[in-house]
Amino acid sequence: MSPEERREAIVDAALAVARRKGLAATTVRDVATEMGTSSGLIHHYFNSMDEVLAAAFERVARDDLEQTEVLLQEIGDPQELIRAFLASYAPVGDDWAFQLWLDAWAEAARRPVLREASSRLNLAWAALLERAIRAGVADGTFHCDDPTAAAWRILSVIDGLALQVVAHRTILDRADMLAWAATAAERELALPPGGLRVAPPQ
Amino acid sequence: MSPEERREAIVDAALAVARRKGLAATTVRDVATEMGTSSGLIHHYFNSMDEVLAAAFERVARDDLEQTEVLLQEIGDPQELIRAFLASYAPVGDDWAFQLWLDAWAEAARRPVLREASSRLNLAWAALLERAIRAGVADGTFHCDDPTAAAWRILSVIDGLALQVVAHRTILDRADMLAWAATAAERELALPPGGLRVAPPQ
DNA sequence: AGCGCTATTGGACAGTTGCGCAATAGGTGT
DNA sequence: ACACCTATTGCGCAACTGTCCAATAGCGCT
Repeated sequence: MSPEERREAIVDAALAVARRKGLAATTVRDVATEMGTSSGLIHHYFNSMDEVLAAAFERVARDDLEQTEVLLQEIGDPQELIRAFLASYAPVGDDWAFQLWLDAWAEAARRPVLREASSRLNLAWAALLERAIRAGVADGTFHCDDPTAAAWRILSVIDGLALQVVAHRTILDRADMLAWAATAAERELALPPGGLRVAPPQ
Repeated sequence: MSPEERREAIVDAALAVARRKGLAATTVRDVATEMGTSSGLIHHYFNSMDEVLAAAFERVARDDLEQTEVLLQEIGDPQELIRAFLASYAPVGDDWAFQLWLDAWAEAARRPVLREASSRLNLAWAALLERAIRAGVADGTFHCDDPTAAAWRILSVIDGLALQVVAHRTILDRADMLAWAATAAERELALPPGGLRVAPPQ
């Protein structure tokens, strides 16, 4: 197994454990057992457990981001682009990726490497949304004084609503979350009500 | 010391430690040392450390809520009321209470007792805000089609922005967070821009 | 075949954790 | 003064943590 493959395998195993027990409760020995190897091997490829967890989180978050970037590149119409962004960012089906974000945000205070990764990726998501907004403002579809602020507000309202759905399960409806996030985005971009309605998941 | 006082004292001590080290890193021995007693005493009043931590979280969240409820009762003007709500909810000064919420949200998925508490308190915060909105709509200060949705959106945008400030430290400015949350609320309630501007913390 | 290098092992280490338990102190009611 | 009861002690237990390291296995090159 090549060094690169081994690192990937470790990250895979760490994610499998984190999915079950949570990022904060994932230990070196858990990961080793999951891989079927010894625990010492992990420290041969990573300097600290903090790095393993950061790499695991980063993999999920970055994959999602890149996937969304590709998706958005194929869309020309700014309005359709924001709609796709909403549908893609909001947790649908499996909440697991969003639970990882929750874990990362909470652990960021205690794990510097994880904080750096989470911070960087969150910033990248905001930047992606901001670019989409600027494109729409440039061609006159949207009206918005401060695209940076608008991007952070839209992102935040989705994060806040999704958080309620994932953490508290029954407190909010999934369909409500999507509809409400769309409404917030419509206001930010001066679109008519319903202009960003996202089809509810079947 | 009566049993009830002792339980309170334990929760107090747990919070003092959690403020320094975080809720997740608070141990039985820490709490005992903080109180100046033995560690065995804690298990005489609580069945498990989990219960201590859940009680500690609940105390902070509930106290904050009740304090805000009292504060808002003394305010008649709806606009001033929302302004006070924003200033009171958003983390100002130390981030400690909000970090507690982050920990609770992340752990909610895996700890039913904590999820119940966090869920109940979050719902109460939303209901408090919704009542304030309805009061403003009734006297014509605000215009808003769906006060429930508006309350959740305002709450969510504050949560989402505060999360960035607390978890990532430098990614967003505190003043930006407050100003942006105020802007979002102004839009939701059809107030003129600047109508909810909150004085930045000195 | 033999050399060298790295992947991998498995356990040691020093620390920590939550929890339980026998012993004791201290106060209350009789 | 005595008995009773609970609050409180302080230590021990077993399990777990991240990290490190000497020993070994095994593959690839000469």
